[in-house]
Formats: sequence, C-alpha cells, structure tokens
Amino acid sequence: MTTTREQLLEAALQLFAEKGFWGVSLSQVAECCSITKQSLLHHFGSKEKLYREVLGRIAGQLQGVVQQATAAVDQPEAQLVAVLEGLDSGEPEMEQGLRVIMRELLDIGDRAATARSWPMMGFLDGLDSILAGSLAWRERNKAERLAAVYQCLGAVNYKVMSRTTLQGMYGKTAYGAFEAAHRIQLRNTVRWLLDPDGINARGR
Amino acid sequence: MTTTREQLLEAALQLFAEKGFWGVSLSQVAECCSITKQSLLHHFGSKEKLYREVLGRIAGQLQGVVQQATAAVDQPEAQLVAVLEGLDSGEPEMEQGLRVIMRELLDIGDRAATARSWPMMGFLDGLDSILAGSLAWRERNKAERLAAVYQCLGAVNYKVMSRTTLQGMYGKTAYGAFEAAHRIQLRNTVRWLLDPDGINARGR
DNA sequence: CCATCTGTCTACCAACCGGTAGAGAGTGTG
DNA sequence: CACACTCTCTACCGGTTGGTAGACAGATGG
Repeated sequence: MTTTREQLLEAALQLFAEKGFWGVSLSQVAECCSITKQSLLHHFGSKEKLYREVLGRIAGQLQGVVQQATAAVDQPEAQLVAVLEGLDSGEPEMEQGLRVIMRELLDIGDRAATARSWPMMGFLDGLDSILAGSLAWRERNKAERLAAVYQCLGAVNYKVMSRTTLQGMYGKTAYGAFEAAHRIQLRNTVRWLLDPDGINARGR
Repeated sequence: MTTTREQLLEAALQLFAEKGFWGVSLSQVAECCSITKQSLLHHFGSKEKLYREVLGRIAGQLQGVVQQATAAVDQPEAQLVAVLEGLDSGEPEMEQGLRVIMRELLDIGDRAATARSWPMMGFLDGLDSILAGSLAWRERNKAERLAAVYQCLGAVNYKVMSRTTLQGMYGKTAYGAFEAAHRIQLRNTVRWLLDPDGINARGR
C-alpha cells in the first residue's frame, strides 16, 4: 500500500515532466490522486517544496544508476555504457526524471536562486571518475573528461527527449529502427572515446 | 527602424526561451516593448499564434544554418562541422532558438495537436542529405544516418542548454576550458563518424 | 473633407492561480 | 474518557491569466 504522499510525488513527477513547473497547477496534481489542492498543500507546504522533493528523488535515481553500473561491471567502457543504457532504459519514471532535469537546465536563471543544490553535480562527478579509470583519459584534465562525458550524456538525453516527437514524425516502426541504430552507434562512440587509437582493440 | 511587431517577436523569443510557453504571460512580452497586453493581442490575435510565429522564425534560422554551411564548403565532414558550430555560435538569438526548440520537444504531446507543422523536419532532412554525401554513409539506410546525426545534434544541443548551469556550477573560467575541450572533442567525433576506419585520414 | 485603416489605449470579463483559515472526521494514546 | 495528532474538507483571499468590447488618435487616400 503506497501512501498518499508517494502517490502525489509520482503524479507530480509525471506532470512536471510533461508540462514543466509553470505548466502544472497544484489542483491538477491533487486531482490525479483524487484529493483536493488544499490537502496536497497540507503534505508539502508549497508548490516549490513539492517540486524540490521531486527533484531530490530524481537525483537519487540518477546516483543509483551510476552506483549500479559501477558495481555490476569493472571496465570503464562497460560502466559508461551501462550508465547510458540505464538512462535510456525506457522506463517511464526514468524518462520523466530526465525530462524534469532538462527543464531544470532550461529554467536555470529564473528559479536557480531558489531551487539550488543542483542535483546533477554528484552524478557528473560519478561519470568523471568512471572516465578517470580508463587508460585513455587518466592523464587528461577534468575539463576534457567532462567534455567527453557530456557528449555521451547529451546524445542519450537528446534522444530520450525527442522520443515522442520523432515517433510522431516518422511513425512507430521507423522510430524503432532509429532507436536501434542510435543505441549501436552510441556504443561504438563510447568504445572509440575510451580507446581512440584501438590500442586495446581485440576481435572486432 | 524596426517595427513594433519585430520588437515583439524578439522579446517573445527571449522570454519563451527563458521560461517556456506557460511561464510567460502576454503582459510580460508587451511590457518589454512598452505597450499594453491588449495592443500585443491586436498584432497577433492570441498567445498561441504569437508562439507559432516565433517557432516559424526559428525554423527559418535553422534552415539558414544548413544552407550557409552547405554553400560554404564541399566536404560532408566540413559541412557537418559547420552546421554544428553554427548552432553553437554563441549568438544569443541562436541559443534562444535552440532553447525554445528543446522546450517544444519536451512539451510535445500537450501542445502537439495544436502547434503542428514541426519546424525541425526540414532541418533534419538537410543534415541527412549532408551525411548521405559522405563515403561512409552513402550506402547505409536513413535510420542509421539519422542516428549518427542525432548524436552530434544531441551533444551540441545539450551543451548549449547547459551553459548557464555549468557556468554557475564550475565558474566561468573552468567553463571556458570545458567548452574548448567540448568543441575539439566534437570535431574529432565528427571526423571519426564520417571516416570511422581512417581510410581518408591524412596527416593527423 | 470625409472615410477608412492601423495602432494604441482603458475598462472589463470569467477562470484560474497559489496559499490561508478553520472546521470536522478518524485514529491512536495517556 | 479526553487529549492530541493526522488528514481531508469547504470557504475564501488577493492577484494574475488570456481574451473581448469599444473608444480615441493619427495617418492615408479618394
């Protein structure tokens, strides 16, 4: 039995992902759980606090992906791939989280002053230390590693964000082909990134 | 002398980029040009129509980047790089346009039914035909080409979207180093993408 | 000179926003 | 039993939203 609070957080995540902070009203969130806006306010105090709690959940989720990936496999290449595929797992909750984070990126400057403690920082650090474990990147500086990480992250994020649109534009089957190709391509890119000269290449 | 209409469109682009469709009120847009909300409505009829006009402008801007790139250089590799650097030129108007497009991607499903005629389609087709002009991709299918294009596009877009946040997180100078590294890395990736086996490699 | 058109204005609308106050119901707990 | 606590409710607040109606000013053109 999930508590009302958890149901509210889930509904809020979904709505914030779909329409953003300003596109969602408290009554809409409450309506999803068949309670009134005022009861919702009783639980969270204000819209801003509700939003921040949702953001915190997402941060934990992202950290979990990194931890799971680093625990499961040893090689940096496999770890990075595992993280990227974790983000692109297709689970609605993950996609919704990424959408909210993307909106947060876009809104920065407006709500930045109030909704601080940026949830992505730890996540990025985790990725950085994965990359720092690879031969090719160990000796390079953090800016370069962050650039490489950010490229993969951007590719997978942008793809996830575009899903609905591309499905509408090209149809579901054509999108399926695109998604498969994207997955393969991204994996190749990661391979190349972590071993650009093919030093460790074997049996490809 | 720019007309009031153009001033309004410019202000609307900036505001929509910063806060999204729902985060902006008509009075805010009007205030930027020192007229009243009702005068703005006289020009555009409704908020939705104003937004669509902004979207149309951005679409034209994106098409312009592709045309300029294909006209300036011949090799697909250089063309693709030119497009990506055009998107990442740092000009405020371009960044704002990309932000609005990203928000549009996120909002799809909600406003998709009304704000159709997706502006990105022609842009993607342009990129696809650039890639189709390269040796490595000529024979492959469209889904694969789209996947490759989308990866570059995602990388550059995500970076542009993150600018403000990363600057706030790491400071301006550290961000400068990151940006430079990202640019170089992306260029290398494009080179590798268009010539994965180094067949055409010379003098690197 | 008069008609038309364009742009801006004030005044107003119903609907909704986030948030507050306080009552009532249900549930332990002393 | 009585007290306290948690949860949900109705009723209401001032403020803002997108949008309408209509008046007024200035330019244009026959």
